[in-house]
Amino acid sequence: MTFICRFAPSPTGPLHIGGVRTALFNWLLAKKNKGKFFLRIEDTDKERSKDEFKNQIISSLGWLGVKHDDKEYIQSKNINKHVEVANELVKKGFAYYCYCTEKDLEEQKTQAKRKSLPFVYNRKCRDLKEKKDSPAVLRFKSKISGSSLIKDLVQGEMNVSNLTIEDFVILRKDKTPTYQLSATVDDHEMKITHVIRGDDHKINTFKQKQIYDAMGWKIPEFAHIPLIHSESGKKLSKRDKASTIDDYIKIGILSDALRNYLLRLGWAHKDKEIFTLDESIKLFDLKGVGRSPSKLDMSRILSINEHYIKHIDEKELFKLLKIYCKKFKKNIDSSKENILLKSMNFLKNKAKTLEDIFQNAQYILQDNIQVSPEDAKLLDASSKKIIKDFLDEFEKLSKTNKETLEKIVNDLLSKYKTNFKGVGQPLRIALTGSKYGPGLYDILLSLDKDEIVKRLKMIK
RNA sequence: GGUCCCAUCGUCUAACGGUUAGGACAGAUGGUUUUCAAUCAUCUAAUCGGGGUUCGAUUCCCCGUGGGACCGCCA
Repeated sequence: MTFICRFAPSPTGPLHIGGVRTALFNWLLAKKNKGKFFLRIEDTDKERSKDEFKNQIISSLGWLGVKHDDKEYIQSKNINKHVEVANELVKKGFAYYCYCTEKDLEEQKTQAKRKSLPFVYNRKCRDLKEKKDSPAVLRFKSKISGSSLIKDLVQGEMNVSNLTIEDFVILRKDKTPTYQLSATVDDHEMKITHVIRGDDHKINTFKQKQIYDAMGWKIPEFAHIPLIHSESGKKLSKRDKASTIDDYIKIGILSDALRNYLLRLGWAHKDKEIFTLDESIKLFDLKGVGRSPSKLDMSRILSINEHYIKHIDEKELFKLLKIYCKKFKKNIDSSKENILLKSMNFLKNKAKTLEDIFQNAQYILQDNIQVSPEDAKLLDASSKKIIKDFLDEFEKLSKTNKETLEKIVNDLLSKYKTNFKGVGQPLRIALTGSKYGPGLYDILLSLDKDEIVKRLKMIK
């Protein structure tokens, strides 16, 4: 059996992390089964659909490595077909025109509320014999007796009484198709075999199933995955903080790390936490998807990111840093590239994100060291004397390496009868502008000799 | 209000009906260290409540409670 999966977002806002995970799961299932993964842009809401969001969706998924097969499908291009199907449904007696106004519907709703009935359209126009001239929407004639059963790959058997499914609109007053129709027709046309989507779509499945049945089409397999909740415990929305991919890119999260985090959100494989791309394709399955919603946890994202920062190839990491700086900070000067690359091995040890690395590398990137007033206080007379002594010896050095540097420092330790901090701190402040930073020898060995001399001479 | 779904440490989760209920993140403590980190070791911490079924229930069933989703001419 071939697997054809899809992800079908609407370009009405930036794609958030929940959608990204849905896309990832679809993609994984397709890859695992050597099938296809399509991206379909559901832009039938002309008012709210924006090209800008379409591009954001495509680039977000691309960044994560979730690449779709073929060119993306644009739903609005297939509208004629959707309408055609709508007309066929009318012909077959599965759809009818409804002339109720918004006011009517409003009224019906308050009535229903009062009587504790479901807020569904009351099917007032369902059995209207003659056609009127006034504007109408086309509604699907839902079943009103019995119940419907859908076997869901994650939820198990879902059973719903048909009476609770309303006669939903499939064609708007302006004759344009709605989601229920378009999505169903497109899924059928694209020969989608598996639909993984958020469980907020569960009721839609029952509506769509009726269209499939009415048209005599084969219904795909469905898997409704639980939603991702924000810290507040509610369905994640585009308005939540740190909800889009861009939010994570901006703070320097690696795509592998985010992919890994998302994979483990709602899915597990034994005790395994870290999955390479290949492993996730091989190991992913719908059986491992749970049925309860999960919360976003920033500290966990950071922790996984830290893991990837420490484990990927340093050249690769440097490349990512360069891209990151160019986009969000400032271009790394080519004269600094070598020294930065050489320093990745220790810079990365103190970093959870690319932004952290950037911060830790400030002493390399900045030519003029600014000592904060607070740290400047630590540079008292004796500290300055130590710096001066160090400088004298350092300038005499013919060969700069860990041993020769250590000798200077050790001599100072005994001369001033102090501990390492007594020597290390003033030097670190003079060289980096901060009392926090990389190990002293890492700093000393990463900077050019002239630069070190220059910086130390600044301290008077 | 109606319909549906969910419930294991704070969080993500593991556990053929039989485990001292496991792992990871976070947190705490200690060791190491050159500051901040990192690292190593140790610790704290959970089966929502009540009934069944069963020799035995985190697991199956019912009720309650709590949380969530949906109820658009949005998708």
